[in-house]
Amino acid sequence: MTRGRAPYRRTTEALADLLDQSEPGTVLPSEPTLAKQFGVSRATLREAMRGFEDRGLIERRQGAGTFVRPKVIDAGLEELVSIEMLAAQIGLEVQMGDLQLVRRDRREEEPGDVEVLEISRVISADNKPVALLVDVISADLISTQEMESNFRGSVLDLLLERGHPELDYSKTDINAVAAEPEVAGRLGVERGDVLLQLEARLFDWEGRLVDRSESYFLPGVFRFHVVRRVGSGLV
Amino acid sequence: MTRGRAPYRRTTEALADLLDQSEPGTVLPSEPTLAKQFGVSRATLREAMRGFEDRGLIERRQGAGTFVRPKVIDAGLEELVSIEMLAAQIGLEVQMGDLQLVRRDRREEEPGDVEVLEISRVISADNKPVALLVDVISADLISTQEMESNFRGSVLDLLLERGHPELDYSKTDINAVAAEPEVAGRLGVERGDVLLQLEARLFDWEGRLVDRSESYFLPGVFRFHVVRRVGSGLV
DNA sequence: CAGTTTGAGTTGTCTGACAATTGACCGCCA
DNA sequence: TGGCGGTCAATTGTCAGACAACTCAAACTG
Repeated sequence: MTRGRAPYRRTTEALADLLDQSEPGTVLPSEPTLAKQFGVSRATLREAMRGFEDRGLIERRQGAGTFVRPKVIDAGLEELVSIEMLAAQIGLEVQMGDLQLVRRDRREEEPGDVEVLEISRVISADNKPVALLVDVISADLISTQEMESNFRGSVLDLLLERGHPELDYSKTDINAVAAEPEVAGRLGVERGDVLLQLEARLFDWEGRLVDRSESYFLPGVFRFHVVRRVGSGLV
Repeated sequence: MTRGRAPYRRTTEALADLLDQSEPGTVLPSEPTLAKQFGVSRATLREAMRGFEDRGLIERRQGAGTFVRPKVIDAGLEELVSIEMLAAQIGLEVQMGDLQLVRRDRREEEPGDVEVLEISRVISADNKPVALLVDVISADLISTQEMESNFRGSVLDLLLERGHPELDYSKTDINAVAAEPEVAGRLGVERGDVLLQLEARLFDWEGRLVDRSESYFLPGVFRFHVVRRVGSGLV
């Protein structure tokens, strides 16, 4: 176990690994044992375990032990990852095309102060369009040359890589829409065809709106899902 | 503060209340103070706070204090609540109509052993249909008379109220679909119109499939969203 | 006045302890 | 023999207290 400074972080990672290798239904080593094994105190270990319990990954029974619960959480919508990453996870190869960059004045409900960059492109798999992505981001945040040298299809990945601004979460609205003419044209479908639309607002750690994006997906290629837990009732 | 036995639970609830009343950006009382106020040890308090920190509701800075982060989590998809509850939360009054009960043999991918109950109904707001809900549940789990006396539109609420089986989570797929003839007919829309479809499988604490439901929503009435957090990276 | 030091206050982690609960083991008795 | 109840070690739940690491502002110094 790495002995660097960050006991809680280390512990969650070690626990995640351990659970990854454990069959559902099996019993974990006792807390004192695990704490010693991870090189942290029982208090720190328990903080980490509580998190896993809240997510339904383990079940703890006083007097009996800690049990590994059946696996469920494969990559759902709850973690913020780019479409490209998501595709990679399921072994799908995608290409970016039809990239359009527009620098224009900021509108209502959009990030930034004065000027924004509107980045739109079509994602294809097997040379057939599967998604249209449109990002609007403050022009201060991204230079044209950075776009040219580093952009490989995902604004999210680009921002995450360079680490600034510090991204926190995205609030994503889910809709079903009929394809409007322009969208239909770029995706190669009929006007009025059914599309799944995700409308996301991405915030940084200070709560500032960083990016506003609209994504249109052809039904069937990507499957999005959410794991919904019965009322922890918090907030 | 209630002094019953369940310190951790009590603490999360007290914290949720406290955060509810706190303005974003303000500093919470120190941990020793809060622990005393809630009547629990600092260790227990910290277990609870860690959960709120992981959800991005508070930010803790060593040496400085604990700060209330900007509010975001209004009713998203991550908590499993019935459509009726969701409607009530946003102050929308809905009615159930066009109830159809069918008892038939179980099919592949459906819950139960032999026979299932298929419960379908239309949810309306202002006398206009807004959603079609179809649940399939093992016939063992729900008697016809229980349906007649207790069913008020939500299978989920009915199961939650009686407390058995112990529900845990639901895995919900999200799709955009074109209305098929039967669905279109019951919702009073044209065949081929755009609908948002949620396809949910509800599991109990033992990991058994309890209910399988399909929901069709007219766009615009309900807004579904998800809060997606940047990689905690766990599991 | 600028820069430095000090110190009180806060979160991060650890140690050791005890209470509550579980489940297997063992002896007793019908 | 077979059931029954008590015993007891193991495990999780919670607690109290301590110290380390860090922050920030006030006091101090040149």
